[in-house]
Amino acid sequence: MNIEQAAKQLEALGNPTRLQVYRTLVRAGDSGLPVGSLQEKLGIAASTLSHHLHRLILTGLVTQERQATTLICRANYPAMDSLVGFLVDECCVDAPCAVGEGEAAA
Amino acid sequence: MNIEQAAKQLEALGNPTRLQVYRTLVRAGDSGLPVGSLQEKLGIAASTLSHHLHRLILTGLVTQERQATTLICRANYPAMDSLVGFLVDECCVDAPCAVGEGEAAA
DNA sequence: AGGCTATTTCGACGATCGTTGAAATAGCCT
DNA sequence: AGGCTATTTCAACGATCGTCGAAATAGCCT
Repeated sequence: MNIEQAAKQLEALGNPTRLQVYRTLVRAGDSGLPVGSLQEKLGIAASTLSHHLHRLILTGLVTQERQATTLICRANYPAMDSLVGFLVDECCVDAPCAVGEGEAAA
Repeated sequence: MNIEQAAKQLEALGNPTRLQVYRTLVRAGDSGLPVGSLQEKLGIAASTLSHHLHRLILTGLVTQERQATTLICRANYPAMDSLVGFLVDECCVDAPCAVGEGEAAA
């Protein structure tokens, strides 16, 4: 995980609408959610949702799988995991802090 | 931590320059770093840095303390901690994943 | 007070974002 | 083939961003 990639993912999550989309997907778990359901749940224009979804997919945070005419969206857990890892990564290289208590600097 | 706040913080970290600033501060640890040193390290205009720093401070990710004429900047670890917590929070409410293995849903 | 250094504020610029409705496309079903 | 639903692409818009240099301010020191 380089800094450019991390910044792109953070930027992708840094929009309220997109963060909501992402969280909804996270909650939905492995079964995922069709674009249409997502749209209903969030109450935004289909084109807007499609746009945001596209960005989320570009950064690797979300994946899609076709099932007939509907597209199932899923949160990409490992991607988030490694993003969080990056955030905590260099934490406290020479100072104590609450987060990395011995695992980050190991 | 609400979604608006989280989005603001993620957006703040979602700019390569700002993420670099933040990470530099994280590495610097509790002793922090003066604005000037930060500027030298990153090689950007002072006004640009000041602007980014301001955004980071507004979201609560960074704090400043005055020491005579120089301003010491510090990463706010607890803030990052709670942001990461938010990200992992609702993870896998009804599906298994690698990240939250029993702590998030507790 | 006067000067000096550190930092911020101001003003500007092109670039990107976020949103939408309308139109185009994808893929099923009869 | 023809129609139907799901989703994306297009075109557009005002709004915000990221960057900079120049000018203003903050606070110390003599």
